[in-house]
Amino acid sequence: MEGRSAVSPQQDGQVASPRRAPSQQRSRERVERMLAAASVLIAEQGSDAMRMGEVAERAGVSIGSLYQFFPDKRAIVWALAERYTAESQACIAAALKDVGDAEGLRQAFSELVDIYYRLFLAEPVMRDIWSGTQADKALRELELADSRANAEFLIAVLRRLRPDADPVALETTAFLVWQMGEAAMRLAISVDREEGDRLVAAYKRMALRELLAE
Amino acid sequence: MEGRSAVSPQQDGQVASPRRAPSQQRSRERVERMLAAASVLIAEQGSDAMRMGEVAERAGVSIGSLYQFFPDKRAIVWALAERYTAESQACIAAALKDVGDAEGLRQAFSELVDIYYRLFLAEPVMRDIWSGTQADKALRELELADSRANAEFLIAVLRRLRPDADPVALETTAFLVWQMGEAAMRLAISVDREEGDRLVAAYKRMALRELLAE
DNA sequence: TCACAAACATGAGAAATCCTCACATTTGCA
DNA sequence: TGCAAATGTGAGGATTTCTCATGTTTGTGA
Repeated sequence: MEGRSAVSPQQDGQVASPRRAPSQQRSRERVERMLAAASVLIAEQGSDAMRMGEVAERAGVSIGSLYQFFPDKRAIVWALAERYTAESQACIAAALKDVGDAEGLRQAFSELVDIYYRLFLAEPVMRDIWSGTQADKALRELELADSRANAEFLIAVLRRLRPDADPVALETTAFLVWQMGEAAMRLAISVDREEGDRLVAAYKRMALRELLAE
Repeated sequence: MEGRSAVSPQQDGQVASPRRAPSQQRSRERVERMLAAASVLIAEQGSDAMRMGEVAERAGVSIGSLYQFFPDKRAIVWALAERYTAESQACIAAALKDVGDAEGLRQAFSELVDIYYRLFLAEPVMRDIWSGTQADKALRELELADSRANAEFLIAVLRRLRPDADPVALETTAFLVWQMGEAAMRLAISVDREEGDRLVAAYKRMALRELLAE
């Protein structure tokens, strides 16, 4: 999980200018310090507000050194994200490795979700990196308000169809179903059309099962 | 849906400097042109690459006029997003208004999802605004790859538990369940803790039902 | 041990972009 | 018609990312 090669994500098909991978002990330590500094700053103010100069200063290196190992600002965020995903993947693989029956899956999955949830709650950096809808708070709030409003329409229907159900549970279900729908759409449009169609169909089935037959 | 007040989202508790709402016919038309120009540019290159100078030029106004009605760059994106949500909310309300029974819900919901899906596919601006995980392509790809890798572990388990199920369906289910989990987490951490816990629990139930008893 | 190439370090400043502001023009109204 | 409010303008201030010419350190082969 350590010592992976120099970071160089790309964007828009533009290949980021190549950067050197640290080969000496000294520079490897410095790169660690840079990432640690970035991590602190992201936790404090978000990756958008993180300034390259501040990262360099906090890491005790010059701005030039920063750019020696990271082609641009996003590369730093990307490097941190990559570590998190690598760590969590290992964790997930371990948890699911020895599942043998349905009950085992139920337990393993449940624990996994709890771990992920706690991780998200505890790690501001993860929260920032995967925060969806940009780091833009105004947009995120608009999206949330929209989801709630839309869920409200669903709740009204559900209350009519199942007047004896727990209102709070209905609300939770409707909100979740709606938000997941948006996630499913986003996923569907970022894969090829055929798989996208399958995913949307699967979501529909899943959501309706939940809405109708709780 | 037209003629709403001047746009001023805020960020980080910082109140964006107030901007005038267009009160004359002339300026209302100009604001429309600004939004139209922004829309074109976002569709072409994404909101991140959109330049304020370009928006002004394309709208045939000066950069100063742009800032007369929008406090900053994000406000333009926000204004477009707000229109989309208002439109889709009206559409959703209409579709769910007269649902009377389970079959009606099934139909209405199914149609709604189709409409949304087509909208996402057809509207690059919507895609860009709600693209999740920032406009950063590298991050989005990392997230996708991560989700696929994680789904793979789930698929392995499912194949063992249900060897006679359709492999493609299993893959779709696992991928979707995983991606929705991340969506559920993001949602859970952006509401208060109590509701977050409920949402995570509901997701767990939903996912397990899907994974175990398809 | 020494010389030398490759790796590493530095920070002034080039380039790009957002946004402001002082001033000019137009509009609506008494 | 005259005036205040609304609107329009664009040069340039402020900020930030990233480059590059130059200097320093490290490892290595003779």
